[in-house]
Amino acid sequence: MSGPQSNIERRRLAARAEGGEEYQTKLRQLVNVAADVFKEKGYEAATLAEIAERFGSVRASLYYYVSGKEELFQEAVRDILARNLADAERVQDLDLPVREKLDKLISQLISSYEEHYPHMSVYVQENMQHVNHEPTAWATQMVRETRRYEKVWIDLLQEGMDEGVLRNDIPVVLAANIVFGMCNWMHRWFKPGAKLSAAQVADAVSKVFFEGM
Amino acid sequence: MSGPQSNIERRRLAARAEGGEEYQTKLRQLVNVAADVFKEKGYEAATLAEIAERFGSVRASLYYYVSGKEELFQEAVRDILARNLADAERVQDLDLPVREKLDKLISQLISSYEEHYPHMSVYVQENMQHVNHEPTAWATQMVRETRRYEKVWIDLLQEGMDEGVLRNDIPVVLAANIVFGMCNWMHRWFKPGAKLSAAQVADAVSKVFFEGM
DNA sequence: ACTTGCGTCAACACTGACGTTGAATCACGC
DNA sequence: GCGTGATTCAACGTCAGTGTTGACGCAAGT
Repeated sequence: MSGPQSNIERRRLAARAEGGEEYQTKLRQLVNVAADVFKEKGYEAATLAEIAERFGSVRASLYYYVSGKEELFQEAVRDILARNLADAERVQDLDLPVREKLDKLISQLISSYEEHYPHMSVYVQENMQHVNHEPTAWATQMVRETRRYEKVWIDLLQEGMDEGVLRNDIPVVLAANIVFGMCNWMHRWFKPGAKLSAAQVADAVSKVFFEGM
Repeated sequence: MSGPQSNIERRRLAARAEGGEEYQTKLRQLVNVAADVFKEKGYEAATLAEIAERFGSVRASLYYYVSGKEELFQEAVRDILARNLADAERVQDLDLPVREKLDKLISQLISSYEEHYPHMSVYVQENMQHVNHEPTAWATQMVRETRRYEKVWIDLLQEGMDEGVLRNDIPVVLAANIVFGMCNWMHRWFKPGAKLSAAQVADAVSKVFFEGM
């Protein structure tokens, strides 16, 4: 029903619809800058002014690319979840021993900290904070997909315990939280290109987890 | 130099100096409520209005107890770090095998999620976010103590590796981040009184870590 | 009954951040 | 040179949240 309200909004939508080469590029750059700031300051504390400054521009110009702060955030984490979920479910359906499937899950999760830096960290850092209690369609989908993602892990862990591949004296949910912790704590310290590669981390986590479990 | 600026500030300082029984109690209750809200919404998104409401009062009344939001936060996490650090350094100086010292560190850290709930979660969740780049005395002390705390772990881990008690094919810093992850991820899921006790968690983490390392 | 001081409250002022506007600037085909 | 659309800008209006104010109810002591 309600078309574009503001002038800048109309022009943004036009530019976006047309899909100009350079426009797309700048948009992606902007989102990357925003992700940096979100990671450093956290979503709430991050200001559009600072994002604009690092982008080499001024706050008002951002609205030529995005509708506001929230959209900037959603763009930053948009694909992360969908991708990780798809990857995880693909692994689940493979015809492999449970142990190897879990191993793949671990290295996939850890790689995404390197491949999608810093977006992945932002997702992990902020996810539940301002998504959890907002009833927007986007928020509920985030929550639902996160649940599904976790379910893949839990199902595989349970399977491993049943088969005797993993120790079963630890509640499966607790085991899951322990692995998640090992992996997701990366958002606090991991920086791509700094001594440790994702592959090294994945290798170490894999060792500790499987020999420990 | 500068005495109390505002009226309410003078009265707050008076009340605090006098140290009335009931005053202290209400202050603690207030800080607890604030910690709850900080944990749920995050520091930035939390509002004094909501804190006051849950406290059963109104925003302005809070200033009779604290100088503002920041102090409320500092009160909430004030003792956590100092205590954990002291505990850790005490363990370090014990005359025990490395393995048992590390085991104690783990269970101490995990217990504090139960004992100081939700303050501990708030500390872990927020710590670096708005402390890291602020040059206040309190912030720098937080950072310094956190460093010292981590150093205790790393030194012990290194010692364990040197002695051959722990595997040494994983960089010590990485090993530390893996344990921290297992423990500190609790801030995302742990609730005291809900099925899993801290003791159970500590037991599981301890098993996984030591058998994995 | 009268003071005293604690805890509370409704209301105001200030600040920072957001979203928007209308015009200025720039690139570029004609 | 000139129009045309893309991109940027300084400036404005608005709003939520914070800190402050001055006064009010009220229980306790005298």
